[in-house]
Amino acid sequence: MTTKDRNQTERRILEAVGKIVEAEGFEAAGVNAVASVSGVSKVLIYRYFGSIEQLLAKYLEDNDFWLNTEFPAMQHDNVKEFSKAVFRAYIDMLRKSPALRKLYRWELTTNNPAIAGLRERRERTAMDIINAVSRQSGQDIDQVAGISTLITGSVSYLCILAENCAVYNSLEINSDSGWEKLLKTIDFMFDKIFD
Amino acid sequence: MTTKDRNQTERRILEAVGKIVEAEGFEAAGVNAVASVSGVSKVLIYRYFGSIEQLLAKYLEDNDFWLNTEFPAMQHDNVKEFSKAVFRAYIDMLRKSPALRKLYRWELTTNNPAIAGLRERRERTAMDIINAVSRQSGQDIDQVAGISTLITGSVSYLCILAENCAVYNSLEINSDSGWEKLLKTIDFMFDKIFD
DNA sequence: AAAGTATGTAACCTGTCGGTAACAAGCAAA
DNA sequence: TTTGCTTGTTACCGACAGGTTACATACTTT
Repeated sequence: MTTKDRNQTERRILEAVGKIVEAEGFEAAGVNAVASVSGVSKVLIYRYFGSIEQLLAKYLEDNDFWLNTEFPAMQHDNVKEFSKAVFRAYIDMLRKSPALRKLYRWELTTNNPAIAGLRERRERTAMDIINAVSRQSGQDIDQVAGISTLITGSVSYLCILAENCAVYNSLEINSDSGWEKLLKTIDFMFDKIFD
Repeated sequence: MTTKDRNQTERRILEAVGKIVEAEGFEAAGVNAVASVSGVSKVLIYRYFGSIEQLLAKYLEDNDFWLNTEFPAMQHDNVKEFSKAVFRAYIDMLRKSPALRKLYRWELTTNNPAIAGLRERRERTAMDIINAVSRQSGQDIDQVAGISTLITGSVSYLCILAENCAVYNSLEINSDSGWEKLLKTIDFMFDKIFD
């Protein structure tokens, strides 16, 4: 880079992180890889971001990695539909975003301050929804949390797995048709539970 | 090793793989690590096993990584209890075995012949059970597969996650109490579904 | 114009990885 | 005893990782 423009350089570096993360995951986003993909000397990575950890933290911060989806207001009489919509959105989000899948995968093998922060935020957001659903539906909160955990947990797992594996319990987790089947099961469950 | 005993050496190497896998996972089981933990020259790893891939394949083969649990025979009138028992066993298995958790984690980031083989076997075993439950209960097979996927998927996810994270949706996934809550939810679900 | 500072690069250092070559020591068969 | 095979070790190789030093080039301020 002959152009002397710090802002642009920082942007290039962050974009390179994005490319690497989406293609190969956070594990592959090392100094040398980021330097070569961005076409910027690695010295500048240290100079402008301090370390790889801080660079990745900045990347996570920039790409607001959490439910920013808008939901319909929950009323006493639409708890069931609201719940279905939440999980539908969760599935869409994960299936659409390679970076998010890579983040969830990384989280399973790593523990650092940035990840801990994301976990706390996720925990708060999720528990807000779970609390609201419990209040509106009259269901025991542990039960609601349990159901929610079964769904988001397996969805997270399957979305990560799908990058290396096409079928799980006969479900085609790589194709829309497989996920429609799973959505039907989730709807079925809610119909049985919220009677 | 001054004792010249090929069998013993091979055993030492495989034991070292086990130690490393349980403590740090398959990703950490490289030639150098195995050599230093086993106290054996790495040359012998190549000589006796060919490559790391083959060594790990042998390790997987030796440690029969799949449901060897015995279940009560399923009858028409105990499908519900049978199902609960299957998932209870699945949870116990994963929670007890660090190596199995590491295998499931490794599976999310890797694709190789050994893993593909394990997946096929798991798929067959799981579908056998799902088919049987569907037949005995009269439930649609996609529905049974879906429910099964929700449970085993989230259990797999949570067991892996628990090594780095204590709480998920207010559930203490590191302690028995958290898992008892989840088991209660699973039982609740089956009670609602198999009416 | 001169001095100082921000931005950039090339080259190098140390450590570790997977992998191999060369050699030493034991054992077994001729 | 000598020949040959198995089992073992040491030392090395090239590739690449993270990280730093030293230096060149441009822009700003006085």
